[in-house]
Amino acid sequence: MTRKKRANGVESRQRILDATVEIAGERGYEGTSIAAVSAKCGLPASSIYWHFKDKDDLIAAVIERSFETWLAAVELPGEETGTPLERVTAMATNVAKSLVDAPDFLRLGLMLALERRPTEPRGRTVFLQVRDIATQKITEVAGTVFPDLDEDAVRTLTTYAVAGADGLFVHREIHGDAVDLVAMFELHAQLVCDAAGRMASRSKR
Amino acid sequence: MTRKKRANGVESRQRILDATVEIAGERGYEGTSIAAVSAKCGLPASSIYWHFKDKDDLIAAVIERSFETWLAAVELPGEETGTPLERVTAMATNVAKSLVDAPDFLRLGLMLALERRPTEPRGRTVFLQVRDIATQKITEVAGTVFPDLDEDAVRTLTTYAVAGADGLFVHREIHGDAVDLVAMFELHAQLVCDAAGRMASRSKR
DNA sequence: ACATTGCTGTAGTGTTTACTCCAGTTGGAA
DNA sequence: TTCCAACTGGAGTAAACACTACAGCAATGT
Repeated sequence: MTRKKRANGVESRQRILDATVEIAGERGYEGTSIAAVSAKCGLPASSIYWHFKDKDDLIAAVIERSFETWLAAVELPGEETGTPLERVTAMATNVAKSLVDAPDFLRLGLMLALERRPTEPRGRTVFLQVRDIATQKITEVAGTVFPDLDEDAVRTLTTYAVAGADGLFVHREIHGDAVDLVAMFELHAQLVCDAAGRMASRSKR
Repeated sequence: MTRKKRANGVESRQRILDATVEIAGERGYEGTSIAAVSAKCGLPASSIYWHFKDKDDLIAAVIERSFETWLAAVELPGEETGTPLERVTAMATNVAKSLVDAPDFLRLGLMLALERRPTEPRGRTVFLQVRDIATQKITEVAGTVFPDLDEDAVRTLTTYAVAGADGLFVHREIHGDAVDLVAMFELHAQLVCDAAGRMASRSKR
C-alpha cells in the first residue's frame, strides 16, 4: 500500500476544483465547459477525466468541497448561554460572516436548485442533501432555544429563518459588497425571535 | 398600413416564447439551445431568428414577457384602508398568490441574477431593472404605510421584505407544491410590521 | 395582375462541446 | 535495476452548438 498518494495528484485535483468553482459560479452548470476549466487550471482535459468520471461528477465534487469549506467557516456557536435573542443573533452573525467568506457553496447550490431539468444533475442532489442536514441541525437548535414551541412551530420558524438567509444572501449577490450582510442578519435574528415569542404565547392560550 | 399584422406571426412569437420560458426554467441560460426551443414549439430555427435577433435577445424577451405576466397576476392592492398590518398582509398575500400562479419571472430572473459572467446577458440586465422598479414601488408603499419611519429605515425594511419574498419563493421552488406560500408570506408580513414598529419606537426616543 | 411583405422550410456554415485513446514520464516499491 | 501505478500531453471524434443564406409560399395593398 502507498502511504503517500503522490503529491502532485492531490494538488492537481485541488487546482481543477478551484478552476471549476470559479467558472461554475460565473456561468452555471451548462456553462461550465471542460475546455474552460482546463484553460483556467492549466491541466489538459485528460487530467480532469483522470480525476473525475465526467462533468456531472466534477460539479458534484465541487459542491461537496465548497460545502466543507463553508462548514469550516461557520464554526458553530460556542455554548448554550445567554438569552434566546443573544443566542440566535450569535448564530445569525456567524452564518452571515461565513457566507461572506465562503459564498461559493450557497451561490452554486442555489443556481443548481433553481434548475429543474428532467435528469437531475448529481450536484443538485448533493446540495439538497447537505442543505437538508443543515436545516435539521437548525431545527434542533431552535427546539432547545425555544423549548415552549411545539414541533410544527419550530419547523415553521426554521423554514422562515433559512428562507430569510437565502433571500438576504441573494440580495448581497445582486447588490455586491456594499451590502452589510451581518447587519441584515442581525435584524433577521431579531424578527425570528419575535416570531418565536408570538408563537409561544399563542400556543399557551 | 396593415390593420392586422398577419395572424400567424404574433402567434408564432408567443409559441416560441412559451417554449423558451419552459426550457430556460429547466436548464438555465446556457442550457437553453435554439434546437430544443425549435423542437418544442415546432417552428424551425430560421423562424426563431426572424422574430429575435439572437439567443440573448430571445431570453431578454422571455424575461420581459414573464414580468408582464407576473405584474398582471399581482393586481396591486385596492385602496389605502385598514391597519398597517392588514395592508401589508394583503399585499403579501397578493404577491404570494402571484408567485404561485406566475413563477417563471422570478425563477428565471433569480437564475440569471446569480450568474456573474464577464459579459452580462441582456436578460439579466432587464431582470435587475424591473426588479429595481418593483422594489422602488414597495419602498413608496412602505413609506405611506409607516409614515413614522425615516428614509433609511424604510429602505432597510423594503430590502428585508423583498429578501424574505425571494427566500420563501426559493423554498417553494425546492420543496414543491406542498409548501403553503401564502401562509409563509402572512407570517413574513407580520414580522415586517413588527420590525417597523420596533424601528419607529427607536427613532422616536 | 402584380409586386410586396411576413413568415416558413431546407440545408447548410464554422466552432465548441463532452469525452476518449494512448503514448509518454516520473516517483517510489521490490 | 526493474516494474508498476499515478499522472500528463497531445491528438482526435462525433455530436451539438449558435447562427446564416436563401428559396418558397400565402396573404395583402395597389
